[in-house]
Amino acid sequence: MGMRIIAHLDMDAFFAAIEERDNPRFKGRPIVVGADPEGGKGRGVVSTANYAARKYGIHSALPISTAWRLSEEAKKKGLPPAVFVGGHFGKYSAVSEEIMAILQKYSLVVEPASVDEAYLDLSGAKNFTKAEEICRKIKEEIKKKEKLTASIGLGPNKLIAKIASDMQKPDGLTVVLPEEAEKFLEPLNIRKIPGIGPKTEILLNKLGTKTIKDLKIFSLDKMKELMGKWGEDLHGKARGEDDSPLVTEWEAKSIGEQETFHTDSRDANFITERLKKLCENVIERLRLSEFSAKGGSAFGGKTFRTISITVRFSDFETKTRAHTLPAPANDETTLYFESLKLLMPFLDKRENPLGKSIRLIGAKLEKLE
DNA sequence: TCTGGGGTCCTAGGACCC
DNA sequence: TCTGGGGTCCTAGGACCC
Repeated sequence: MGMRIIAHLDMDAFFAAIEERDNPRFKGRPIVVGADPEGGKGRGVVSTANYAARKYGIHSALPISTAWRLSEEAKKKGLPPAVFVGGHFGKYSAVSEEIMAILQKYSLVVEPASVDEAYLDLSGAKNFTKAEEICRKIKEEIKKKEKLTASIGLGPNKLIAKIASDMQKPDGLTVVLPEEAEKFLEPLNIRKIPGIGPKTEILLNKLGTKTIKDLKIFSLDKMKELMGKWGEDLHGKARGEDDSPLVTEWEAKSIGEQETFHTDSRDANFITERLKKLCENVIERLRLSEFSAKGGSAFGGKTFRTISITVRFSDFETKTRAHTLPAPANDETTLYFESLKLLMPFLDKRENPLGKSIRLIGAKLEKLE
């Protein structure tokens, strides 16, 4: 394989930007898409905050109750309070599909990495100057057709493209030439590398590692010793190396749903009713997935062989239990029966000797065929 | 501050088989 | 008595991503 030219496109504050676009009265205001704040008592988190809301310290994954407080504090200072929106996820995925369709016109190799991100292989452009020009056109077309902005990173592989797309948000375009890649990474915090999260950051910080340059002092063997297989990958990534291919086709390996209760519960009737509802929804999604799956539908559709449940107690302790069937199944009765069998011990002394109340339950199908 | 919901991938131990 | 080696499947938990 010769030199690759890879772009990573990342929509700016995607959900919040769509809400702002479609609700003229939100124009210019801080917007928070996420759970119902319930006047500061809500249990969920922020899904997306637009840039105006970020000025108040509101960001993705922040507890919605904290976001509410930050908005109230801003209000006291005479600033506009945030608009809290529940989210219209059907609409967001429809917009996502339109954007993916635009990208397909510029490259045959597109990997939709999430609802608001995609990788494109632009190697066909032959050089970075021409690839950069294509990226400008993509940004313009998205702006014109969707009234939304995107940030793009262009680099010799997915790793560099992804990190570059984040450098000049919003509405950015960042190009990193292959010969610049290693120097581009060096001053960056290790957290910029996808896959290094809070835990790995703490581990590496303890070893005196803050920047990607620092990371390079560890040999391949040392990285392996510290972090196993992932460490070996990371050794290459710190040097800007990444030969992972774009994945254009994708099939779900699991389908699951979980629910955090409005208030924690010990009520077996209530909890089993909610489990039933989760099972219904999950089976419905299994059925729907047949239409999109390539290998599916013609002969009888999708099946599952493993059922797993999740229980989270009020103290956030989280347990999972799984059961694999001797033969594949596809029906709600089997799912509900088996998941109930897995759940029951959590409703009595067997798996809940302290009688803790339950915060969340989930049901999931695995080993899909 | 008090922690959603949808996923993926990895690890480690035990069972089981040849 | 002193205990192989490899492979696969299953389960539970954890880190991480958007």
